[in-house]
Amino acid sequence: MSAEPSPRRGRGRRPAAEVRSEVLAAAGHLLLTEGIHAVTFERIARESGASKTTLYKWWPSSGALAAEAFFTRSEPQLEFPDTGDLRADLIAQLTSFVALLTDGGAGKLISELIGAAQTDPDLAEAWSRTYALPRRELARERLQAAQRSGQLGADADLDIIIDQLWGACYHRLLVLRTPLKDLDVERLVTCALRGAQ
Amino acid sequence: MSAEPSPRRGRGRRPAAEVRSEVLAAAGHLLLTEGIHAVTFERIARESGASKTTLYKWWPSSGALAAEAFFTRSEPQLEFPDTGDLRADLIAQLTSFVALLTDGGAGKLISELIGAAQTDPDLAEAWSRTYALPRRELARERLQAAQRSGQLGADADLDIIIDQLWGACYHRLLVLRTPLKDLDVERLVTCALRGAQ
Amino acid sequence: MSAEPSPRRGRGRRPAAEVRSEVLAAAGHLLLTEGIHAVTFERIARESGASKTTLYKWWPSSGALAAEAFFTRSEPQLEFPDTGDLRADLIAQLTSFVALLTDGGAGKLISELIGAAQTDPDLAEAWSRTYALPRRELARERLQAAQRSGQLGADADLDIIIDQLWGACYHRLLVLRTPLKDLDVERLVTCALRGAQ
Amino acid sequence: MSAEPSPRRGRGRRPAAEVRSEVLAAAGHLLLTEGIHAVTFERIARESGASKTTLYKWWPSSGALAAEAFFTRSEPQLEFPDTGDLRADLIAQLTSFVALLTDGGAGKLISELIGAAQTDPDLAEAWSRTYALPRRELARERLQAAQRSGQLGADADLDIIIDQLWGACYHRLLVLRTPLKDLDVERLVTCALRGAQ
DNA sequence: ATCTAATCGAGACGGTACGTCTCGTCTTATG
DNA sequence: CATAAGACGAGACGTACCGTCTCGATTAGAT
Repeated sequence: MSAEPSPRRGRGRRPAAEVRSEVLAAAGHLLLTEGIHAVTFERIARESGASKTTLYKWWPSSGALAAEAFFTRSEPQLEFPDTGDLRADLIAQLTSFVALLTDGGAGKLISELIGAAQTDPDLAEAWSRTYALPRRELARERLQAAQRSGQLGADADLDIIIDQLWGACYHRLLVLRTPLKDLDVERLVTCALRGAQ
Repeated sequence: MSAEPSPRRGRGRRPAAEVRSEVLAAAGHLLLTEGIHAVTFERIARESGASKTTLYKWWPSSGALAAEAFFTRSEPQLEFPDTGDLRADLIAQLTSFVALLTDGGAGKLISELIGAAQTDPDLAEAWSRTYALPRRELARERLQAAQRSGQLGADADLDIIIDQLWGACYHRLLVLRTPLKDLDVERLVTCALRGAQ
Repeated sequence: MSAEPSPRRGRGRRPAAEVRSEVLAAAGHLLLTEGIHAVTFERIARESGASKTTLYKWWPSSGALAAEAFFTRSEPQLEFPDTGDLRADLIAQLTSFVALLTDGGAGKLISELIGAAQTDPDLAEAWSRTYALPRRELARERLQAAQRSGQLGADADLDIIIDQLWGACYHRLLVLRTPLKDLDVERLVTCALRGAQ
Repeated sequence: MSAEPSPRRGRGRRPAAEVRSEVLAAAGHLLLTEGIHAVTFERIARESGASKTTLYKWWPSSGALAAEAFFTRSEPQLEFPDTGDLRADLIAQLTSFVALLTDGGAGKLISELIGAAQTDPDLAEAWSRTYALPRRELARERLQAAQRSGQLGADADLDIIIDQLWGACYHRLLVLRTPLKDLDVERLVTCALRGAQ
């Protein structure tokens, strides 16, 4: 009995789950080591042992595959803890987000993924559904809780707060391409909350 | 006096200016009608009459060519008028920016360009140098004038204001991909200025 | 049962045999009408409907492709009949060879192919294997039969006879580039046989 | 007064002779070190310091330039000494010819030149005029002298003798591409002279 | 000795082929 | 029948050379 899970048994059929995991592993490895331009159906097929036919059957575009590989690798933290102190919670969230983009080295990955999403509808859909929109929803729920507790005015525009906070980060990451570490997160949160009335 | 500027005299050399303008015209047309993925050296050469050699000599990447074609077509408005009323000026600027991204149809173009810039350093450089950084500088100057006139506190963080205002727009355009027309520009400006103290 | 062998069904795969025959037909046509310099992978792909990828997969160089197209077109006569009269057989062979080079119009083709073979190892190999060496072997066998029947001395150097006879033709064709029709084949054979002892 | 003949004085005009010799030197060097495919107008211009304009003005094709460079480098021995012994003289000539083609390393050069001549009329003309036809004429004169001295029959076909002797060598060099060192020159000459009556 | 006309270098230009890569579709053979 | 293997048409990549051309710098020959 072989310890090797996939002895590469030629042509025939293999369990779907096994194929999927090997495909995602190969795609993730390519994404991390060479960037999104290396994530092509061609190379993933070559390096995962799967056939192109299979890849085209399961993923609508190589970008969508890259996105799924990214989420499989680094399950993004989607919790938004509520310590009761809104300002502290926002600062904690944004600080860890900025840290992810800078220190974690995920900055390049995320900007490449968002960049590719601008011309790949399937990647865009996967990104919005799996990451961007859920994250905004969590933030919105935290802000709504703050409204209920009176830390935030009842008529504050929650979407504007979210756009201001995260948009400021993305602005530097994607548009200006200036270093994110210069961003003063505490002051940013202070301004946003003060402005929200 | 010859009315015909370019009688296409076969092989030899043509004036550089003439070639450049035809190349940029072809690239701009491709960019507008088919999107950035149609802007390849191959097609630009075919449709402009220029040779690939020439294109490679003058532009470092097809993305950089697309950027230059974009700026040549729609000379982006880089003025930032000062009427004395900061809030009105910011609203005017952001409103016309949002209108450009939505009604003008430039939204898709700009998001594709920024998207491609994430993996094309030459395009990124052209975009930052020609558009993003000058625009931020103009905004910063307007805010500094407001500080001098007392409409804005002397210790306000100008970069944060800019990141909040424009970042909010880009956040919806690039990351959330939600409709920009839902963005309440007046309220956004109000929040940002109030928050800046 | 479909009567139409090739309805050009777009992108996917086509039977290899069909592709091969169309490629060789296109290459042969180019070779005959425009010479060996027109036989490029680029043009063959364009005019046969095959893709360059396919051509590079099957043929090591455009010269090798040209050689195969040549042999497919004009299956060269490689028989060497034995009527019992060596002198008559050699004269018949050389006469038809010279006729092929002059009247047949194949002279230019063959000289171009041999010419290109001097810098294209793959073409050289194809030419030697398919044509030159088999032809020499047939001639050698005919001469050996003549040795057994006593028409040729047992210690005659067969390779020298062959080099003298065919070499004389190629000398005029390739090196001197003088008209081949001035060559007196009967006298050439007479001299060679008399000289061979 | 400078001892250096060509201090590369920028753009303007240079003495024709100086340019010519540098061009031929560069072409010869390319021909010897990289083969005839490296002899392009482009590279010769780059490496000789001459401009393409100048090259196109003086040489009809790159092949013709290669031929002239070849003849300039290795002034081919065109003498055909007459010691009074025809057989010895022919053996001497052919032996040195075969040695040139094999040991001298000129075999590859000469076969490449003759090969290129099959599709380059200018190279063919230069080759015939400068080398092939004069050489044949010298051989013919030597054979005529042999006829006068009675060593060769008066009605021998001199062209056939020449075609047989040199053609045998070229046959192996160009057509069969088999090693020339296996050729028994003495026996070849014996056969040719005996056959010539 | 001065001017003028020819000639050179440098290299841009449109064209074409190279050999490689990825794409998305398709066929075949294996299990 | 789902899979692996991979052939196929399409077309972009970046490079090399072709032959034609403009341009400015230089020199040689005529004044």
